[in-house]
Amino acid sequence: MADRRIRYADRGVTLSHVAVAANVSVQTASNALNAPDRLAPGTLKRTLAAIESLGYKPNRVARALRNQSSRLIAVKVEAARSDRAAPLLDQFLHALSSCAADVGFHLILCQADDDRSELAAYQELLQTTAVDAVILSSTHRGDPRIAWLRERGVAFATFGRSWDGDEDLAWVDIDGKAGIESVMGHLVEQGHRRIAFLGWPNDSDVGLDRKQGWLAACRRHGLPTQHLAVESADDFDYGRSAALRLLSRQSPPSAVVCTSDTLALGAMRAMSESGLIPGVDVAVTGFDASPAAALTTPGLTTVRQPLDEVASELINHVEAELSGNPISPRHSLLTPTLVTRESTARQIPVHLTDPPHHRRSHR
Amino acid sequence: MADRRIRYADRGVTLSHVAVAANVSVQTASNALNAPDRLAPGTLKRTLAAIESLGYKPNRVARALRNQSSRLIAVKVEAARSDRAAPLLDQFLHALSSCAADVGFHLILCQADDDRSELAAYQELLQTTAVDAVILSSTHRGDPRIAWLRERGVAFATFGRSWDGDEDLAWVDIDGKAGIESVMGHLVEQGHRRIAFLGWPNDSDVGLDRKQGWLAACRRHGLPTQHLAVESADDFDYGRSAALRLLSRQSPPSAVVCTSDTLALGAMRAMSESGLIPGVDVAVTGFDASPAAALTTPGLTTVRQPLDEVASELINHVEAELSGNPISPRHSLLTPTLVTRESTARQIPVHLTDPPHHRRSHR
DNA sequence: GACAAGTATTTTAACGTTAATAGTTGCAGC
DNA sequence: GCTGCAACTATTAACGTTAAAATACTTGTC
Repeated sequence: MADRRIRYADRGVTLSHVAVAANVSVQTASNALNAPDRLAPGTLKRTLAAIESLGYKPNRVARALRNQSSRLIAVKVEAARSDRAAPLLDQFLHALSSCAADVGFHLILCQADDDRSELAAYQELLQTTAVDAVILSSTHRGDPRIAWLRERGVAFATFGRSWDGDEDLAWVDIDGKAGIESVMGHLVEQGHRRIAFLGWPNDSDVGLDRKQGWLAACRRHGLPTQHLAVESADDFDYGRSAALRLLSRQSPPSAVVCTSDTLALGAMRAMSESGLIPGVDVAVTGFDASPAAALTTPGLTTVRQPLDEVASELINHVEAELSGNPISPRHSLLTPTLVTRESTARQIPVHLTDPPHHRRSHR
Repeated sequence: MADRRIRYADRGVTLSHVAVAANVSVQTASNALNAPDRLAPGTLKRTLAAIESLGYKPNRVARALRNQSSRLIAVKVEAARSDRAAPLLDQFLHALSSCAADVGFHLILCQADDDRSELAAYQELLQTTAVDAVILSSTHRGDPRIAWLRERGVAFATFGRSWDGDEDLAWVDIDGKAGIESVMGHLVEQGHRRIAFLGWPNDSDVGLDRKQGWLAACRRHGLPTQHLAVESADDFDYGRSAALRLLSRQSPPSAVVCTSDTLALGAMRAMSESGLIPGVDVAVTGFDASPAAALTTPGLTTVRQPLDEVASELINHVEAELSGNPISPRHSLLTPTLVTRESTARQIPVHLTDPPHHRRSHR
């Protein structure tokens, strides 16, 4: 019990210790850090030396109480679903945390299963001065969270654009259209002409954005689109069955472009089951550059989001907002990069346009 | 600028507002929440009603300053490596965060690339009362972090056992040996006799623990082990080449048990390249139940760690420690569960013991 | 040598909470 | 009616910091 009361090494060092050591007042010690120009050179030097030798670190909590600002940023963590490929969250959190640390912020996690409970969590954290700002992910049309945070004057930035044309929102997003267009460019270069699109249902704005990339590329290169687009929720099994539908068409595609790695991996499963070898008989591509895409066989061609950049811009936004001089431009659309792997390795001979032949189905 | 000064809805509600509303002193209002038995029934009711109607929430920061306890727990996030399959972190963080919330704690992330900078980060957070406790992951032999936290009397618990026989450490870990043994049981049932082990180098205690499972099962079932164990760092490409070595042996194994999903996925790649179909010609298993294992084709048989349980026990430990009555037993070894998928689907006919034949190598 | 005009430093008060203690009230007992 | 004692409630002080106001100390000027 007794040792439970022991204080952490330098935990007890406060400004008043520094003040005594440097023979100045507490306020002067404080000024040495916060307004050094107010001190006479000699005093400053003496005080800083005391701070240094005592290992003084300002108490975050006291500072937070006094300044009404905790330098903590709330981020939501979602339950990872095992039927989805993309825990970008991992990398994203690391990047965010790292950028935050650079400007003296820390991340505090909050956990919620829907928009409403997410707001309740923010409410609690904000109301109790526990956090200064919020980072939102996966914004959607008519997102109640945005309105809610706005209303309360909370500093926040979103990973995901404003789908309601809110020009003043601080957002960072990935240009999904451009990402898919680069995938399409790569496939066309490999000689593909019938390129299918396996995407999310039309109620997803992110999904539509990516689909625009497919449509635009098809238009530009004069490729067919009819009967080549299918929809599926972002789920491995749904992706698999949607891909089976595509592959059983009269004139099946030679490549399938997918809105996510999850769907692409489902499509690869469908191909295997149809006796087709992904990357040889049919090309497949995903989106997100999840670990699964790199480690599956054949490796999945996909699109990598520049998460470090996203994180850094988000932190810049909230930091600027909190210090009172918001950044312009309010948003940036970052271009993801194509990652080519074996799933699109095979070059299609120019004279070949007929559908791939079905091979023996194993098992 | 002006609207930047607006306060969040109920942010301004403090105990003194409650006190005025209920016509009691501030301290009585505080007691209504912290020591309700001290109030006369009427006063209590009146005060609670005021708290309710004003939407008062105690200010975490003020409370932290007064109580010298922030109810924040530090957790480290590592940079996710794209050549590794297992960002369990994602699920783990969610589980932790959720359990923490149940007892009024929140998680604060800190980010560090080695043990030393990790300690520096804790140092800073502890010293400034920013956190009350720490959750450590991936402990290793002679872990400096454990000694460091001990020394300072910090409350902490570890995901990963005490490898130095420290009986008093509060840890939760996964029984890797048992996990691999259940994999082995499954493979033996399928008729496998020559089962190889693709594991981490011997300097990893976690790796050795899992390897023990293989050795024990081989002994129990009278299976050969000679020339059947190879080592590789936890990396897809290393796993791939180690598996190639195994497969090119004179009498190759009919199954490859791996220490991680990453290695198993590397092994699957190696099999494909050798013209072997995983799950048909050679069985493969992994460990961790990462998303990639579920989504690759064929699906990878693996071992799932009960992360929810791990999280809950860890939080219980630190919570108990902070409130002064540490939990006994100090540690628990949780048994992971086998997840069978197509990579071990094929039953080996009893009379067959000869090595799998090499099929045509595609591409 | 007195006095304005700075500059350097200290004092005061406050952020919101709560443990410890002090104070008030009502009521039984002498 | 006064004392003693519950049973409540209020006051004080402190957690560590910092903005603002107050004070002390320089320096320069005539």
